[in-house]
Amino acid sequence: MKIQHRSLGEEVYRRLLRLILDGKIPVGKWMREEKLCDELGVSRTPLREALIRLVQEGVLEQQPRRGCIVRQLEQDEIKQMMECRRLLECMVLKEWFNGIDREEIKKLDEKLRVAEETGGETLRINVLEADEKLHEIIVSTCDNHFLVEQVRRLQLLCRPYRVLRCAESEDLVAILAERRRIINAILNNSAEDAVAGLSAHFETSRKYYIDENK
Amino acid sequence: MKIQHRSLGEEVYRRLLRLILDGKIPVGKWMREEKLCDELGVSRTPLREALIRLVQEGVLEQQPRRGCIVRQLEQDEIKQMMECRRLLECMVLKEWFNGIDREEIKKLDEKLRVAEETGGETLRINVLEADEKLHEIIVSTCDNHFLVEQVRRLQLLCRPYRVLRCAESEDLVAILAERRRIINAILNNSAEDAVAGLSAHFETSRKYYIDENK
DNA sequence: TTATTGTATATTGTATACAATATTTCATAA
DNA sequence: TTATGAAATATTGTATACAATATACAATAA
Repeated sequence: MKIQHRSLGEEVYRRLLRLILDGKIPVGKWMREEKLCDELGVSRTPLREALIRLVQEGVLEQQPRRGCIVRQLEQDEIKQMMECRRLLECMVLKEWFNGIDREEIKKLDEKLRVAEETGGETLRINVLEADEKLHEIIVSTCDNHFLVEQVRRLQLLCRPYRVLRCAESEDLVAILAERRRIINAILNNSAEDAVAGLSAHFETSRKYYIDENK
Repeated sequence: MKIQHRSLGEEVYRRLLRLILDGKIPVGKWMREEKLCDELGVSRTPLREALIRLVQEGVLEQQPRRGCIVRQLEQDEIKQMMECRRLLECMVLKEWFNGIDREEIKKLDEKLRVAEETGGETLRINVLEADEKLHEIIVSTCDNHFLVEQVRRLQLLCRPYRVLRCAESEDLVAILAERRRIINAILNNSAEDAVAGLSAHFETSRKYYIDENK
């Protein structure tokens, strides 16, 4: 077994995290050690190291003597998680409002404008991407390492539950309007309006986070 | 080796965490695996499980092929951590202000009053305890699991750096006045003043968190 | 002396064997 | 048929052996 600069445990941790966040390993699935060892080509020691890390992150849930499963958040927990994100991200936006990268916001604005004209499936994909991008711009403004880490961690934990179910184009239009409100408020240097917009965005985006059980 | 309900790994994790938070294992110390195994009477596997958990928590720092050391935060990092706590705890106090347990606050107030009359070393100890208690009352008001978890985690990370260096009694008097401002504001239902008081408290308490290197 | 390099030792990283427990299977009885 | 329970199997938890690397130390040369 070749030894690398990054340990196998770390490597496996990253790979498993990616697989879970992308939904390749679905929520509620048992993480059978031997099976994963075969698939990843490592022994149980580094695999278990990765599992422990993921448990500590809150991505997996450990049941004594039964193993780890991909954490299945209850509807109520998802709600709390989104509420926590709303509070934290709004706070970041408010406190670091002056430092926000206006150029990036302008780029995002332009991209959305183009997507809007194109419409169709492209639009839907762009709306999803723009959403991630907007949250990323906001959090990256914050220079407090600890706060950034906490916000990012919550963003990760949300990922497996995120589904954009806007079959109707009215939804897309409404979502776009919401984004534009935030973007415009930022470009107009209106912190209060931007925060209010972001807060409202979290309120409405709740319905796009579903419980797999339902 | 007797098997318990809680796994050895978990048990070792808790014991090490306690030792570190209480300063029994000082900041900057190398966590030599074999030595710790001997002291705790376990093999390397559960010990390493505990170390990995502590690394993921940010309590330890891992250096590839060299092992884990108790994380030694820079002065700047401590500052950031305290700033993060200030933002989060002030937010909690503001958002959950109505839910705060006034009875507990009154008890705390009474205890401080008694300690103040006693003075001396008792006073110093009580001031320290009261500080912990106040922060605990505030965070326990919050019913958002994720937010509580994050605030508590930061409080833990702070612990090893906390030193109350008030040789002069004027310091104690000033600190007491600060506490009383918060307590009174809460009892008078003045959210704004309570938040302002808590914020100020974080500002002044900065100097009681020292960098071991200095 | 001081710097450098090779060797011995210490220490972490990984694989594997064994122990303890959970789950499944299947035979038997009501 | 269905329920029960014991044996077989699967799976996690722990200990240990070995591999890979880092550190310490001694020998040698400048």
